[in-house]
Amino acid sequence: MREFMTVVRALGDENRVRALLALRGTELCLCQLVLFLGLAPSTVSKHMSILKQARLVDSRKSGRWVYYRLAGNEDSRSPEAQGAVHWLHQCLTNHPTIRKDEEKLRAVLELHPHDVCKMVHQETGRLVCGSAALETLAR
Amino acid sequence: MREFMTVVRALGDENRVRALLALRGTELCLCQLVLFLGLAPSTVSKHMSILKQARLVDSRKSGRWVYYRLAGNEDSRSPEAQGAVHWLHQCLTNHPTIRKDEEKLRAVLELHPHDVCKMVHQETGRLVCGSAALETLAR
DNA sequence: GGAATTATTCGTTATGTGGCGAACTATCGG
DNA sequence: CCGATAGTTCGCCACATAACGAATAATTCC
Repeated sequence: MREFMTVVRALGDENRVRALLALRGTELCLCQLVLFLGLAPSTVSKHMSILKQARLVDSRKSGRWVYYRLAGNEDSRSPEAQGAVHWLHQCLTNHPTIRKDEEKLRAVLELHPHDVCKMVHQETGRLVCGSAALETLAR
Repeated sequence: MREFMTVVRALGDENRVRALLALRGTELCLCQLVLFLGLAPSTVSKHMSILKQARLVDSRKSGRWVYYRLAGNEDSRSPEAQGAVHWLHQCLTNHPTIRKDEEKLRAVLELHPHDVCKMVHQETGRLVCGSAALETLAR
């Protein structure tokens, strides 16, 4: 029961749902998700940790990058999580917001994580997510 | 998308999930749900209005009583809601908490709504839910 | 080793949510 | 009509959550 509630609450945020659906097909590192969602890195990191705790995603560390992918493809599947993802798919694959996200995701994927992170940070170290760089990508 | 999020958030509370599962098979009036959940009437009313807004339940007014039932059996079905209820079923039908709820529900159903409401209120009008009456029922 | 880079953790703030009781509405019984 | 009864709405309080920036950890590159 607690596990189920954890999964439901993890799905209760729109940005987390968008991140989950973006992870169909590919794995993404945090900075790619930052660019994709247009949120601060700390915020996205928190979101992903919530999804991970709900066993909806897994993560893999490779050098400085942490890659996230949908869980349940192999070993770490929980019934709750699998049903959840299936439900997500059925409800939202054709939704306009998600369609637009697919385009945005394609643009993000054309870049190496290295370059993405450069886009995400300014020389001052301040974020520019959600600003011009992201809007350009969305087109 | 907004509709989907409404459904997910409606499922984000354990008491609402318990209420939804209690509505398999029967319809229940508010006072029965009050006794079942052990919460104040105003709280339960709010919960049911959230479930209703998510189109997970329907309500029917009969005299002084308002009966709630699972939505989607006939006309007011939304795909999101249907998938949600199906998912709930699969995850939780065998869960200990829900099993115990079934017993409690059986006890509640042996009473007419009229008598339930009498149990729910004291002569002063104050609630006794969650106290002796409810605990007795749970056994 | 030291600088740069990537991600996480921490502290703060604003907003949302669940709970209750009191007041209000609506319906039934006399 | 008037009292009683069933639900809902409102106002309040406690707590959870999402967002950010700053600080910290971990890793690579020079």
